[in-house]
Amino acid sequence: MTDSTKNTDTITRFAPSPTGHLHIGGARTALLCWAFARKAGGKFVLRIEDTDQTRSSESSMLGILEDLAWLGIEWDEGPTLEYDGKTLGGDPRGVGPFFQAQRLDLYNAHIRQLIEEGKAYPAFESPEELEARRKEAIAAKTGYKYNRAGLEVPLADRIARMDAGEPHVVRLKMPDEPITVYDEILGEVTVGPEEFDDFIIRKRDGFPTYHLAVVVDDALMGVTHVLRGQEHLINTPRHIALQQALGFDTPSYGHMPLIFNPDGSKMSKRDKDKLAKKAVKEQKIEASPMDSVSDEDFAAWLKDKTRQLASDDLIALAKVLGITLPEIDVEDFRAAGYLPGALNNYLALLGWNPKTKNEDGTDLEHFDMDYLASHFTMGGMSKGQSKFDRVKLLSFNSDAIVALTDEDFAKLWHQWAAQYDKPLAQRFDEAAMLTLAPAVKTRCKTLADGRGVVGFALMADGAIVYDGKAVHKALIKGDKKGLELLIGFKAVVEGMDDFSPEAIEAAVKDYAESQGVGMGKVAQPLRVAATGGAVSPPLGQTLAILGKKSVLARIGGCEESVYLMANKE
RNA sequence: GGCCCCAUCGUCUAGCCAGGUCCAGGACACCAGGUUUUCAUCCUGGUAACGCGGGUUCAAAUCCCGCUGGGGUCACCA
Repeated sequence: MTDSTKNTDTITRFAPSPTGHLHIGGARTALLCWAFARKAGGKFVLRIEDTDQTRSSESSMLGILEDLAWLGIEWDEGPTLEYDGKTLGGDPRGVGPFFQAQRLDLYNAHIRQLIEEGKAYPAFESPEELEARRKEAIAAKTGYKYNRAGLEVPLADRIARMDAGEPHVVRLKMPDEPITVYDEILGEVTVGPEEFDDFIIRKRDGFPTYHLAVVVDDALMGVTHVLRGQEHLINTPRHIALQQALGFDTPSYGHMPLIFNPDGSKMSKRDKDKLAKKAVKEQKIEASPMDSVSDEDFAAWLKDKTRQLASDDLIALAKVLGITLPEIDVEDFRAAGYLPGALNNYLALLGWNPKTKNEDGTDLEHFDMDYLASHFTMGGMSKGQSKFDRVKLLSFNSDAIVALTDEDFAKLWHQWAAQYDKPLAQRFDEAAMLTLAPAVKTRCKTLADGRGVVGFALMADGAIVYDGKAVHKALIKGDKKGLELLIGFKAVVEGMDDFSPEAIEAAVKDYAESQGVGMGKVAQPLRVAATGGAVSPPLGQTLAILGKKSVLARIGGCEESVYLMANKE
């Protein structure tokens, strides 16, 4: 066998099952596993748990790799991925492959060993038979437990029947004594033997179950520390029993608290589906509004709570409904314009605390990946479950955006738009976004919000809709009418050669002084004329981004609009 | 339901392990002011929590027990 278990370097792993997108909870697990390994100067391994043949897919796997890379959670060993000029993953120690479906021989060798040592045994009951017994037990209100009937068949017969190809599963003979988990986060947890039955380690289809695969792989890959969600706590005694049966060392465990929605419900991919169904019912939509989904399928989906729409269809539907789906997967947050740094920061802080003060006495909450990698400890983890607060995350993202240099902001914003908002990327190139940066940065909490800030510039000059209230207040009301000042300023614009934000600001200031009015008396009419409303970035930037021609056109359009309104009255 | 984990402002949390310096600190949100040509940013101030009941102790947010509440888990899923 291998001696990789003797490796004393710290090794952590993240082992997702490729059955969907990377969930935000999974991302936190990965992040903290990564941080723990970095802090210890060890290695972080990525392994793909694809033993469920019916649910695993390669596209899911690729998506997960991509999401991890985007977050900056770089794995040292595992499937390889080229990202941003770097190669992630690889197998320098020769402990791969990192796909469990490719490791069947390894699992089978260990299972065979257990059977021959009498520590595990084939069992031949059919799933239906067991299901029936389980139902009986539930009806009789007694707890169900496998009755070890498989053990009644003599060992030699069992092996002979198994080798002859008779359908069977393999079960581990659980020890008859309590098992204690020494958890780095929760402390000691002891569970009695009555809580466990002889669980299955190899399925009828010949694939190992999660329990067997995880124990064998962790041991063979030299994993020293297992950080995972608390839902696995009760599995740990099973894993310890398996390690003991196989003669493996038991790694250190740390079971992290789970993340929930603000209403206390479990954060799940279904949340998106649920919201969509609710909206469809509220809006009384009966026929499928999507080409890709037939009316029949749509009706069936609507009726069946357990049925879920494909991700792309859901996105299309949300657009039709005019609703925003809750972000659940890493990909959702990326599309919504979150920065990986802010997401990591928030995620790390949800359950972990650096317990450090800033110089001004406030708690340290904002930190980057380098900080995490050099300060993370399991002792800083809280034990209790926490709720995912999107508002606070939004605030973190907003802070991260403001902290960006204008150059970085323009770059990231343009990259984001190229992928998620093509019209925006076409209207503004990176250089234009750089001009916009100072104005947009403080006005958007996500990159996607940026569109709202510059929305006025995306409309055709003739398509501006003038807000009646704003027009009245800025242009019609008052002694010195805004409209007159606006028309007067038009001439100033016509004479301008330099149409930079600074030049515009200066021109507005001079003009206001010459007219003996405050800045606001000139600025607001201009703002309304240029954007249709009373709210926009600083005037210089607003006008500069439109350009002189467009500004003149809009002032003209505004005049007309005001006359029309006046005639109506 | 059995077993297991958990419990400080609305939310995330510091303080708890080594009881007094805590009529409980920070952040987000919220409210009120201020700066600003609009909005936003920014600045100042404010509201707001130790789940309940018993112990132990001179002294409990901190230690012990019970209750209540939340969560996990009881698959040939992971």
